[in-house]
Amino acid sequence: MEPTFRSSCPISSALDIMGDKWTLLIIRDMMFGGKSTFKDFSNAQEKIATGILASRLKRLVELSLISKGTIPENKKTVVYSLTEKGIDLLPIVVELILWSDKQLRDHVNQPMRELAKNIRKDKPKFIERYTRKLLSEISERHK
Amino acid sequence: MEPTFRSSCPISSALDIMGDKWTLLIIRDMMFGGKSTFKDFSNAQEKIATGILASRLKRLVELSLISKGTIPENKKTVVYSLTEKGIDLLPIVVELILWSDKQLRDHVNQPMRELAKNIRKDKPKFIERYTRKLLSEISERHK
DNA sequence: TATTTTTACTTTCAAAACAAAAGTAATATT
DNA sequence: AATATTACTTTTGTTTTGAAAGTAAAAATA
Repeated sequence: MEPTFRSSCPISSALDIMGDKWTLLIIRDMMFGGKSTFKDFSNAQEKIATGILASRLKRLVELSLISKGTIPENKKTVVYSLTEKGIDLLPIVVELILWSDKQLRDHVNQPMRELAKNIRKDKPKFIERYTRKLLSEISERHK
Repeated sequence: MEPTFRSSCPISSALDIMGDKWTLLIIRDMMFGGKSTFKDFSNAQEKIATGILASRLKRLVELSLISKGTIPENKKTVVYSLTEKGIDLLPIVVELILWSDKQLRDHVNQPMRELAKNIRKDKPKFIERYTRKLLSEISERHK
């Protein structure tokens, strides 16, 4: 599934996909919070409504930014995981963190400020390592 | 003016500010399109409605991501320009470009693909140079 | 100088998206 | 067997959006 792109500008197209208040928060929770189930996401501190959560998860799956699966030991639990396309969002998320850390610093919580500080020590290295970590997590699952 | 932040997470807070389909497009047009007037923005290829444009410009000014001014030779024309806080969005915009160039490549227009290629040659250098360029443009204006 | 055009909006209104709450069906736990 | 949990869907009211038309002041043109 493709969204209807407003134009062929890459910025505009990226926003057609992630230009809302919730999509990247779900990605955040998968990247940094180890979250993977509907319940996990619905417990996020920002209190996403279940209807919106369901629609976003569906869309993310359709866009192949995440995939939907099950676990062998439990038939009820649905697990979502990042795809490579989703993991590739890491640099964007990182820049959002850095911008907020710099421009809204008084408002950002301390653990996240620490993370930002860490990222700044060597940004390319951080991205590379963390990407590898996320990729290894999904390749684990396919064994 | 501050938006009402949903949490103290920097990602969430960044999205409280720029998590919509239009805000970063206005920034884009200022950064890469040399646009500065209401009419300029309203001519964008994505066809923003004037009501939404007006509300976004107002919000961006309140948030100090852009500033509102006039020019000496004309009393009617209102010119908007990026502030440092707004210029600092460049790395985010750059990562949006790179993500789309990689993940939506068939859809992205050629000039933008060229830009992406260029950025990739040396990303930190590009950001540094382009930031300096944008900063010099605004310091020009204050002479 | 009078008229037209332009600029920067505001207003209106229907449609779409969102938020909060409650409901449901299948599965899992006690 | 009864209860609880998970992953949603549905409903309903509110907010936001999008398209279009309208307005006031300034500027360009006749």
